[in-house]
Amino acid sequence: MTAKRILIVEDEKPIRDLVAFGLRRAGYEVSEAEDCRSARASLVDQRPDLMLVDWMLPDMSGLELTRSLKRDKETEDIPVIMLTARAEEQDKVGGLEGGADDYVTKPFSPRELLARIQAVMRRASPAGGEDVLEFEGLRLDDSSHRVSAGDAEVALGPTEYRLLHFFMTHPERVFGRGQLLDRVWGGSTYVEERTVDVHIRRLRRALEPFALDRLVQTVRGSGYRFSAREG
Amino acid sequence: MTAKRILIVEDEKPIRDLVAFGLRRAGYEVSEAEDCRSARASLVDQRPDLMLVDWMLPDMSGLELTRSLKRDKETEDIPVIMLTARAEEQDKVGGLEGGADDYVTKPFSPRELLARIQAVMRRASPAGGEDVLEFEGLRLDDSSHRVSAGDAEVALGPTEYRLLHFFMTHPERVFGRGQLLDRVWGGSTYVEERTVDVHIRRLRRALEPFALDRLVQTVRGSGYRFSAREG
DNA sequence: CCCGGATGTGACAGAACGGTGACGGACCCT
DNA sequence: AGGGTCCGTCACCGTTCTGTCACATCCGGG
Repeated sequence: MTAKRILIVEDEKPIRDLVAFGLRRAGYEVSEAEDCRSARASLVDQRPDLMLVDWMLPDMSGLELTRSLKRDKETEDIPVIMLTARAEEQDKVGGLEGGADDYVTKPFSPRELLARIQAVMRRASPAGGEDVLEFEGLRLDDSSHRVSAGDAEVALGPTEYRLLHFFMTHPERVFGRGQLLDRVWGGSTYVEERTVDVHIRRLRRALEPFALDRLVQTVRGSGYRFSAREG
Repeated sequence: MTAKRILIVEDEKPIRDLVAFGLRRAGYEVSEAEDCRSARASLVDQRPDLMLVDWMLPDMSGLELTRSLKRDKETEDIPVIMLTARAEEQDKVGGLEGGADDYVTKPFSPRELLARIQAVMRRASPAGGEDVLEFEGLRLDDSSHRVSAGDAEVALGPTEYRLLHFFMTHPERVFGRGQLLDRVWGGSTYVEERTVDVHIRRLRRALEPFALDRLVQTVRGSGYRFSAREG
């Protein structure tokens, strides 16, 4: 596997340099941006595997940047770690709610940062590299974000897509609603667990025309399972 | 779902009280310990779903407690959140490396603490690879939550599943009804002991079609045993 | 062989659980 | 602003599960 790419978005040069230095030494490929505009530019040609985003930026708050990234299909699954100087929980929780995968409070040590980065990356890439997943005639092409059954297109909302993607990369295994929230919605969301049911329902409905809703199975008292075998 | 149990290990009473109060108000069932020794005692009878462990404790550092918990099979998957005084990040990373699932820096707000707790609980038990139990042609795959005999699926209710799982991990041993209630139903439930009989019956009935009900044996006057040998 | 306590078993009512449609709000595109 | 999409929550409902009871049955001791 090639070196992981990390994009740092931070306006204060000393900090940026320090972090970049530490990360390069740890074997990452690092690019830098000092505001949101140039960050977006960098995103186009070098799709980073992870982003470090400062809270305070000259043109736009890092929180907003993160939010907009998480809204875009193209960038939504780039993990983001927020860097914040403010210690108030208000900001912390806000950062998490904004879609950041984690946050680190300044001042931080390189060691802590590295630990966070590794943790977030691990969480973000559960299975290896296949771009096209296939299962019982159901095809999911991750590069084009398309799902098809036979030769018909399956229309899915963003959440249903992520849910199906997660299931297809983790078949034959039961996941509790909480685990699904953690791994499909993202570790830092808090929504009702029953919300999962609703999205399961939506996914099933989308698969119904192809009689593939049977793949999404309920395990009463435990959660859901994606499997070809009936059960 | 029954209320989640949280064990607080913290020597400073004011803080402990405050946290306990907040958590109870949030609907958790809270027990408290002021040092590692009594924490261990509490672990025995009330298996908590999550622990909050202070960094500095009178008898032993919270880090060590966490480490030792994570080394023990019996307790390794109880999530731990460390509480640390506004200290060096060195400690933070140490806390994570020691096996803690997260940490919160004092002073912290109830909101932050709750957010962390929920996140950690959701993440709990992402356990790794295969864990398949096999016994006399009876297979129980815990990760997919399936039970099969030969190539046929065995249909079990949640409680029967847990019961069988417990038996298969503790074969050749007699358990009294009380012990089974403790370990299968969970320490803090109150039900009649005869309830066990009924579920034993249900489990046996499910295994009957495969002539495997013989594995669930009655030991008159003592309880039940899961064993291949007759008698 | 009979008795008494222990266990097996079917039935049942209430609780728990999951399925589902609807709704209002946030956001996006025009 | 208007229409559309998606999302999270809720309320309601049928189904499944659970704990308990009552009665049948079994077993060992006297």
